Amino acid sequence: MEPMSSSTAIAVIDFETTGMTPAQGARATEVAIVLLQGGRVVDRFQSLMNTGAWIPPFITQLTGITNAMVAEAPPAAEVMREAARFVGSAPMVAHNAAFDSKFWGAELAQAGVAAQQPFACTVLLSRRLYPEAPSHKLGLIVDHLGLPRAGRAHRALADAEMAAALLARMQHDLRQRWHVDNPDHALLSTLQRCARPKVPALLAGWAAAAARPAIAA
DNA sequence: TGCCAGGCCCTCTTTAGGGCCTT
Repeated sequence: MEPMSSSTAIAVIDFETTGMTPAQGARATEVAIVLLQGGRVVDRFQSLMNTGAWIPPFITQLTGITNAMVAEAPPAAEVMREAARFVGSAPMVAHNAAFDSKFWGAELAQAGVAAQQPFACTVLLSRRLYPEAPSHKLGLIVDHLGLPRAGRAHRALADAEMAAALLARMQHDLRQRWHVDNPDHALLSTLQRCARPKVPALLAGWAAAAARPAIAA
């Protein structure tokens, strides 16, 4: 597999849903995707979606998304097919990817589309890179790092924007603090699976490999 | 209108338990 450069677009996704897991019948109510390239947001996708599923009151209280809002939204299958086209082959990132990747797969399956994108998780990365942070909840780690809040929390686009800002900050810090020249998705995926005590050695090795001059053909 | 997941991580650990994170 050819290594991805840091300028390769990464799709940062966030779902609002009716519950915690598709395995229990929860469905998505809203999806937002932010394309991050070279540390900058280059495109955005956002839509409410109508799955026909009932939204419990406490979810409406949390997200502000009502049953009336999704009743007027486009069908979920239509939204997900458009979302899949928007993402293309870009690798994906989410804050607690275990959650969003399940809904990504489940809603795409409902739309008859296969989910093939690899996911990386900003929660796992945040725990590796900022172990001093008191919390790794999205809003709190954003505050801890001094990043701007983006709109109403628990709406998909605002959360995706904040997760993208967090990812961009991680890429920046990997360059500045850990001297990793190419903090691409491959490194992020490796880093999130690396035990915390081994992170400094991993990053040192990665930086050394990146600094090694390419062999001329 | 309901009714409680799952993967990861830390520690008072590994023959386990409990907290975190997402809606």
